[in-house]
Amino acid sequence: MDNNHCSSSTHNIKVKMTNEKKLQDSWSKNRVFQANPDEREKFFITVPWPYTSGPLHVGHGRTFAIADIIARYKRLRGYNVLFPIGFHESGTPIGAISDKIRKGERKTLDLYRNYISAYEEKNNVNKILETFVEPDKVASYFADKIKEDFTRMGLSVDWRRSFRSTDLPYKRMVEWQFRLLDSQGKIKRGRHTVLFSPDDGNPVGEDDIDDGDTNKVSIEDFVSVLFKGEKFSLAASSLRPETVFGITNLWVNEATEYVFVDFEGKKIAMSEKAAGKIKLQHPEMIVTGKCSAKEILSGEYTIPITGKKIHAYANEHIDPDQASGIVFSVPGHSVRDLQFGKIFGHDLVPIYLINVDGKLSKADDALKKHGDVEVANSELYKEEFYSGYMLEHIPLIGGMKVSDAREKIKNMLIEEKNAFLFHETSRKAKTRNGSPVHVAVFDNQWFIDYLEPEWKAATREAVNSMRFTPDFYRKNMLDIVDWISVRACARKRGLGTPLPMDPSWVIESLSDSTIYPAFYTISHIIGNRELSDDEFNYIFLQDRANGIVYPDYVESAKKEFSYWYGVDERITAQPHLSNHLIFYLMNHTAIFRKKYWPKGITIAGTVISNGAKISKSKGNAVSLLDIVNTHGADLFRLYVAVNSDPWSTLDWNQKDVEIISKKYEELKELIMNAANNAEKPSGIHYSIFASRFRIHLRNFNSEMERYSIRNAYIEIIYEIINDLADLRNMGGVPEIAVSSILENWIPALSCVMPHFCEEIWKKMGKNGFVSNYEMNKFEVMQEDEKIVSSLKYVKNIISDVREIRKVTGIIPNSIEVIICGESERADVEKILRKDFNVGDKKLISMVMKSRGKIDLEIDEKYAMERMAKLIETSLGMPLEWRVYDRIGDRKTPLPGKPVINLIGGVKNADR
RNA sequence: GCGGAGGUUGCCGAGUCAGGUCAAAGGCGGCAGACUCAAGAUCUGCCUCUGUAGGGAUUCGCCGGUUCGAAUCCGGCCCUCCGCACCA
Repeated sequence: MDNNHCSSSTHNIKVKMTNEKKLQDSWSKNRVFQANPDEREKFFITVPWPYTSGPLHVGHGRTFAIADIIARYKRLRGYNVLFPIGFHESGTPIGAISDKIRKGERKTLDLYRNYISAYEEKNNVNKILETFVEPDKVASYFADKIKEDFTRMGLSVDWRRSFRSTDLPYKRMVEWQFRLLDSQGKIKRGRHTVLFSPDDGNPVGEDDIDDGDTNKVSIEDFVSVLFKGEKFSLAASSLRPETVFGITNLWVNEATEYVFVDFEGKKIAMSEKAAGKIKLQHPEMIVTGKCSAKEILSGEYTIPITGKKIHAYANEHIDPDQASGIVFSVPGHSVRDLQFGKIFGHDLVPIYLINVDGKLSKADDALKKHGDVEVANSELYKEEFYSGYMLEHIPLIGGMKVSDAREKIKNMLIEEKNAFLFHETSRKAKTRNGSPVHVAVFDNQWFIDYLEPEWKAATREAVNSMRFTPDFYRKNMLDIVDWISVRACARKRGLGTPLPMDPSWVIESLSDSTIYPAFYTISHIIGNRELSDDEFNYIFLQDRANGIVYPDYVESAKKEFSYWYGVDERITAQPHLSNHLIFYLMNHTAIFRKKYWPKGITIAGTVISNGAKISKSKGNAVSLLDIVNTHGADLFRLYVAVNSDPWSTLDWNQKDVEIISKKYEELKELIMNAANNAEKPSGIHYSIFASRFRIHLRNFNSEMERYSIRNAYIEIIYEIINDLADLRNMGGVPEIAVSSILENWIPALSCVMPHFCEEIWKKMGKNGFVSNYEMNKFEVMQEDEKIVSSLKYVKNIISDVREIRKVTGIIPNSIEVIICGESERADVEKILRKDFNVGDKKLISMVMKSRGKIDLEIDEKYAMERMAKLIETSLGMPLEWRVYDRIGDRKTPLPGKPVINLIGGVKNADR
């Protein structure tokens, strides 16, 4: 499996790979992570449940590893920690996968055969694949496998509480939730546009669209304006209806098939393709006959509102497959139209309508400025939209902001039946099986109306009172609260819970997963029972219906809920901010009492692979299973912990894997040897090491409280390894030093490398599991700070000696250190207080000059008495030190800045 | 455009909230030395420039300001990345 750390060293004793599976079994057998209410303070941590359409990748692994490291840390600090995981099966993608497998689609079959092969014996693969024609089988297969993967990662999860979003007891809760929201007046119906596949007869999502994940498709609202001719009208489309006052002509593509369509009893012309699409938005618009481009080109047309008469010109660049396939031309404000005029030899006189920053905005100028037609066009569009004003003389909209003018003209034209909306995709899109994607309009779409001001106010209150890591996301979230409007909450297909108000709809998959963490608190108690609304009201809202005696399981569910709820920390990825997390927060504030509102959110950064963004289409997704198989869970977790803080980008790459893997092997070997060591440490270097360790441990704790996992583990791993290097230079033996700190070190390390630490814990003869060990309250001793600052002082002397040696080229026989005496010290203090009444006047200028270097805190005598030997060992030469004598010494030491003399020796000829 | 984050010494990446102890952690990489027949691994030192005594000069996107003192505070500018929806 793995040969990359086996080959790394030849003489090093190879530490055998920890049998992680064995330890996981033992945790599970002993119910180490099953959490039940008790007298301790609780800590409830969650991660959004994984979607069960396939195996997990490194990104999931990271988020869950972060959550687990925090969960384990909190246990260490004495909290009763609940970390549950369920599975999300709602939504359309799983069904789509089954469809494709049923249809025998090659790509999907290969992909899923591949996925299954990672878990199964060769001859079982096809058998399992065949069952995937049932969506439920896909979901349950991957739910099981994901659970296995998580277990293999060493996650400290209470699996008793796991459930799936398609389980009946949970669906009952979703129904309860929606009836409750409905009774609060938050559920509405209305008009809604969706991306739609006419071939499949279904709305399509990002996952259904070819390249949908990398090249997003959005919906643009064209306005198709009717230009009245003698026999019929033309529907000419634009995103900029406010420019009707600047129209000079119409563009028509001669090579295109045009048709007549009936609109409100009027005969209107549009491209044949357009007629096909508009049916999805206006089913009443029926094709009534063919129409030739020639016919269109021969007519004269009237611009609505202005009444001006214009002509249509031929232009083969007009795309018949965009909106109505006829375009109105505004050469004053469209660089494209301006160019077309030149190309086709029409002398179009631009009419200017818009000021930007008090200056007339002209397509001509934009073209000169940007050079490229397309760039100039889109720059002009943005500029005019965001900072443009209509010129004062224009009727109806004179002086208005362009964005407001656009709304006004659009609404007016539509009201007067002189235009209709033509929704179009932002780019040409196909589904993954090649059917076209168009825009359809649903008239009776169900919504959750998030606009209600009191609801938003409550959510703002929640956001302000909770913890965000990193904190800047709080502001981000407040903006999202302002921005959220209505959310389509049901769809016509996919797995999930039927909408209780109208079971022909299925509740949309993000909307069914907003308050589900509450269900973790009771799922193991209620089992397969389907609770009534009444019982949910009692458990979650403490709302007792008159005279009802609830069964025991309801009573104990209520107790569990009130002990555990409020989610203390939710770890999730950044893209969830404006969808899942806002619904999560809003639904909690709508349903629960304040004390049960969420208390913390940590936003995990993106995971990239070898410096590149991970995407399905690039095929650079790394499977979590592969990683754990190859490197083991502990190494993966260490990588996650040490390579970046939770909220920054994590790059998963081979080079860093190797570096960390090497460090990890060294660390394991060191600890193994230390665990076997029987020798007691004695000597100053060991007490220095112990003092430094206590300080590292204190810093570790304070970093972990902030979830700065990276800093915490640099402090508790790398810093200690560096300390050991110092220790060795001072003549100490690392194993002996380490053996004295294992009792506290192993628990701290166990959050990231639980398997190895659990094994060592046992080897150390400890009872119980390090995984639920409660770390002693320990304190950094006063002495520790003193020792560490002394060490810093001594190290400064060492580097000063080196520097003098380097600069002078002298290689001395010995070193003399003269430290500041009590009376000079008192004088220095006086001088620093601006009291210049001191005996030695030359001290004044010295002190003022090197103010920054003076350290009044350090006890130099203490340091030299204990650590002078260390200087000798490090420099490899004898040292003498004494206190300054005013009569005999030429140079004067300052506090924290001793005089160093190199004694004897020769000048290095090389210099 | 709106909103958010960021630009640090060869590279990655801390430090910026709480200004001095910051020529600036750590890692990678490079150079030199120790060990070794050799290579690798490991260890030690060095890696802005400069200096025959621990010093000096110039650096933290650019320009200006506040301050005895700015990578850190304030103002302006340039550049990069992310989100802007009904998709899990």
